[in-house]
Amino acid sequence: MSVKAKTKQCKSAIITHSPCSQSTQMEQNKMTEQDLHTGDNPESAEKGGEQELRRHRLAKLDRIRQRGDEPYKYVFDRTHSIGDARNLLESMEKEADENEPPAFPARLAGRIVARRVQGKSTFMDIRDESGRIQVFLGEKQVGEVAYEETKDLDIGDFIGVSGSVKKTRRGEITLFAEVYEILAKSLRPSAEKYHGLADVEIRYRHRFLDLVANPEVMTVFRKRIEMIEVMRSWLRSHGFLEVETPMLHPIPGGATARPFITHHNTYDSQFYLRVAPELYLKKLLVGGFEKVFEINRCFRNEGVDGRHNPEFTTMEMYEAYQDYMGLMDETEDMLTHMMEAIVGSRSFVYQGQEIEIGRPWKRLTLFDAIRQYAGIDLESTKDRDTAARLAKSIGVEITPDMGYGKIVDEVMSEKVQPNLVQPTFLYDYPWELSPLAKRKRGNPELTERFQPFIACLEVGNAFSELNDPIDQRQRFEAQVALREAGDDEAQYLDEDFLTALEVGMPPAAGLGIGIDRMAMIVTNSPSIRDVILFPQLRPGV
RNA sequence: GGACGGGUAGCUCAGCCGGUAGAGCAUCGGACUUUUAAUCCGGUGGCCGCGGGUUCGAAUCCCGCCCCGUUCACCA
Repeated sequence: MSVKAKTKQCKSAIITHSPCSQSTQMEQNKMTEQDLHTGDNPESAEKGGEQELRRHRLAKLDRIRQRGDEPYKYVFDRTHSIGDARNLLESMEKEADENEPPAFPARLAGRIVARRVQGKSTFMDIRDESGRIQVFLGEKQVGEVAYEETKDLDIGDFIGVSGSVKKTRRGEITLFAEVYEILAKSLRPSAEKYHGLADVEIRYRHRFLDLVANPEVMTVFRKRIEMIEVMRSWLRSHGFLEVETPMLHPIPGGATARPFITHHNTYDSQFYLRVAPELYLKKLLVGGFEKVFEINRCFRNEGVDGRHNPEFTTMEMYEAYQDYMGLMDETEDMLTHMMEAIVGSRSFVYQGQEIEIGRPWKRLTLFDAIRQYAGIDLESTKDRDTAARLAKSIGVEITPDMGYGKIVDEVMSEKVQPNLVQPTFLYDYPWELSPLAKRKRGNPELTERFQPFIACLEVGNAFSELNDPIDQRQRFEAQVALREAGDDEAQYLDEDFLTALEVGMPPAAGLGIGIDRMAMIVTNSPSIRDVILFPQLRPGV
């Protein structure tokens, strides 16, 4: 499906019907009629299914205007949403006696999603955000002229209808129309009424078509929105303040990731779209905030697939005087809360896997998990080459440029993560993997870090925040060395952040949660693109 | 970037061991005053993703390219 071609077509169609000529409206309409019947107008003579469907609708638009009606209204005063109207009738039914079937007057509005014409009566289904209702239009009820004019309505149009809400003989809740008016004309054909819109490329590139054709898509996004609300209210009720920090970073920081580069004209400077808000949020702890969080976008210039979108949403929270174990308890509470609130029970299915939201979650050190699931011991093996040999022995591919930390990470992703179906925390990671985490008490080779996993998806990352400015500088320098050795994902040395740590940051724990991945899990969506309204696809085409 | 699958009417899909491009829905015309995937009759609608090649003849076979999906690689 070529978007460009579509645009072109629609432009030429607009030109055909452009009111810029000196002809009167009447003449234009005549021309349109002529187009329809003879097809000999040179500009619109071209056939083509989509063009023709469009011309039919433009002709209807002309007719509506010709009779002095406005096909794009300004307001419509509804008495009820469709959902409210349905609920009201149902509650009236419970109290009504059998001889007097309940009914009440209403003015409803919505998009026409189905039409069944039977000579002098017509049934339509209209839909608003709250639901769908059948509308009955009878020639006797609305009048001959108005009934004739329903022929200028199409699926996709918005209409407003006044009448009486009651059930038909067959028991369908129906708005029996007395008066109707068009509120907005649709010029494009609708998707197939039974199968909906299945082409994922169109669904992702033109989400509005997806939402119109596949109403269940909206429930996915409603769940996402609600999940974020539950998270936000959990955080607020635990004393966290929501803040906003920059998207434009002079130095990308807070995560090992490749950034997007942009440019500011007035400053004539290079900026990076943020890869993580971490360093700014910690600066707030330095400044005296004790519990802060931010729910916002991060941007990473990396591979795109079913679990990675170039821009994605994270929640990051920082809590002074807390450590990673305390934060682990809080994370468990918050995520359990979120999942239960959205799925409505203690268990649910994600892509065929039964997930139990029992508490407490399983907690394993990273090295215990590797021993348990990969059958090798990388903890007592500090030597890089020995670790590489062990990893290879269980079929994990190891390249010469991988250091000890990277090897551990690789074994974890390959051999451990696929087993983490039930909510699980892994904790205590090698220091090489975590340049912003505090060293573990009693074991400087490790950091106090944990990650929650659900349905084999990594949904977060947390640690006791490194607040020793000397250690932090050394970690940054190690990253810079990696960068100079060619690792373009290694982190930068951020002098301003080090200055902040030197001013003094209280002991603190911090957590990041991948909102999109959580949304995938609670909506049983296989792809991240199913939970992002407008996912990034390759432009153009 | 590699492998595999896909791209045919506005939508959902057949056709793919070469021989005039199909169905259902939508749309247009006709019948029809309680349908709800309404029904019945008749019509319109196609650069078969794009570009080359093979062939008397290509939606179909071959090559290249574009886009989408899955997966691996990469990556939190």
